[in-house]
Amino acid sequence: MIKDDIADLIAGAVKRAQDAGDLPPVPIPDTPVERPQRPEHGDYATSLPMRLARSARMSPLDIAGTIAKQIPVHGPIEEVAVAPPGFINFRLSRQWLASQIDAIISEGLAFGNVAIGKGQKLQVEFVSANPVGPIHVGNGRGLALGDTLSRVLEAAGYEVQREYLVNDAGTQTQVFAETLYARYQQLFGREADIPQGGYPGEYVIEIAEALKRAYGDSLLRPPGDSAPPEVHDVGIELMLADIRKDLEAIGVHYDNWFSERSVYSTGVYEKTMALLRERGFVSEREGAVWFVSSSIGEEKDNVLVRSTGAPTYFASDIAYHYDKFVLRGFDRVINVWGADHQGHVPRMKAAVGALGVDPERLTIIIYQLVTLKRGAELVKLSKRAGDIVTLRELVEEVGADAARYNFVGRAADSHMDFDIELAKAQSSENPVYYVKYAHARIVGILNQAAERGIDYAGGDVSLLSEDAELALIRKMLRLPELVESMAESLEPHQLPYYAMEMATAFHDFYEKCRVLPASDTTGPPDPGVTKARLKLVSAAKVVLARALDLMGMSAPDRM
RNA sequence: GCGCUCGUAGCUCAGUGGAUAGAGCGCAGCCCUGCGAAGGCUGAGGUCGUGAGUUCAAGUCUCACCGAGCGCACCA
Repeated sequence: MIKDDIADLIAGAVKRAQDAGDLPPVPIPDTPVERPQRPEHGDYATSLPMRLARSARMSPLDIAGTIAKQIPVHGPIEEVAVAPPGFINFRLSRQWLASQIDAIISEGLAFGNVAIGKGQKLQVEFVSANPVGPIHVGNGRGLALGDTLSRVLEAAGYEVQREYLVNDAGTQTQVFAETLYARYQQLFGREADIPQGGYPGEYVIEIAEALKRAYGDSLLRPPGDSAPPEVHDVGIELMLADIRKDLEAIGVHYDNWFSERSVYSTGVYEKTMALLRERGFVSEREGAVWFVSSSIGEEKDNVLVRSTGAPTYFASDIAYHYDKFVLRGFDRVINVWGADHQGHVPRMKAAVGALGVDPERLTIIIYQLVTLKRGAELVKLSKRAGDIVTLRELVEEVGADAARYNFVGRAADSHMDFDIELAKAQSSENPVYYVKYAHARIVGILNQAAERGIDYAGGDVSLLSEDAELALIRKMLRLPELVESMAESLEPHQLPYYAMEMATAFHDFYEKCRVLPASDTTGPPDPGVTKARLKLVSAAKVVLARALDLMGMSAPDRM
């Protein structure tokens, strides 16, 4: 990337200045290469001189001048300028910028890829909603975040697996099974109440009906008995089938579905507990088995096995992570959790460390919960209260693309207000259509060029020198830098903003620079410029399509 | 009470310690006899929650306070 080349140029210039004795031999911090906010300051800038001022005992401006003098101005670099209070600004040459169009076209949809992952095996586990109800709107945020992050990490050169942990072993699915059984019994005219803390939602009735269709009355037990195990297992299966449809609706695909119960049936749980015991992290008191995390800086110990003999969720989660790191060998694991799980983070990291795995290999991203509103009215999301705004309902209203675009565009840390009414009302004024429209416009132009038989493969991009043309190229070249920074920070929320800026840059170019001649054969621009601009347009198509693809959105040919 | 996160334009949100704080929506105007007006252009709108501190430089880092969300189980 040109940004890295500029960092190298600066580093080389500093070294030459020091060798020449113009700059004292002080240690040089990592060279920051920034993007100036104002275009008149050039394409890139460094504030290194200001950082060196103290140790070098020179004025920032003098340092900037001294370093700038050593930077060769040729090739991609058209101008190196010193600006107060101590910046060095770099401007890229028009020829170099134009030449990047051919590079983008030849890279195609691989444009934007960077090589920082180096093929490391990485797992992203996200949402993993308990199979006791449909995917709700709040889960949408985690889905958009987890899936977009996965796409970004793939673009950054990681081998990524998306995983859904199915919590099919705990008390919640047990309560769900009892709820389902009550509904099932009701279908046969029996008096049966939904258990305390059960799930009153209508969807359970639908699943009960599916159960009845498949099994008739064969699952009925004597009145008063609790649900047979089949109801639990089949109920979860049916619920998961629903969840898969919900995910399908928003275009999220998991590579692996991991059953929590499997850690018990395959011996992973015993193996994990034995390892913890062996490493001295287990003690027994008050009839329970404890994870002695206080010995490694945790505030207090946590229960692994209840006095009833049943393992806690924490215990199975440790076994689950043993499976991820030790058995499946992921180099890095990223868990995307809602803020209601934040308290679980420190002990999970401690537990991974206790297993002998470097806790740095586990990254837990916490996203703040979504506050749902209908206009000014707050909507409570609760499966237990039965008031669920399903994700599918939202997607049917506003479309998968708009839903994803809106969910992914917020930093995970920021609390999110999601107004369902507004999301629906704005659907046609939504920025997402602006971006997609730009792509459709591009396809329209390219189709017309094809109809008119214009072959632009040999177009001379050096004819491009209008500001709007160059601004568009500059915007396109940002994508790889963005992928790199998103993969490092694990924050994909910049993507919608970038897509928006790309669309704006294209629309602006479109207004100012005519691509095809007004009539079929004659009129401005001249044929050479038309071909060059067609190349630019097709490069813009690639970049927009890639940006949309990274968000899991479609790039339509027409709207 | 303790911990995590947040507080930026009317609303929803961006803003890798750097140069004059931005976008979308909304609001007030203007622009199609030409490649898609789902577009373009102009304007109004800000004590970056408050107060201290660190720094050559703070919306960004530290501390305190105020306000909001979420945690603090032998639930998951």
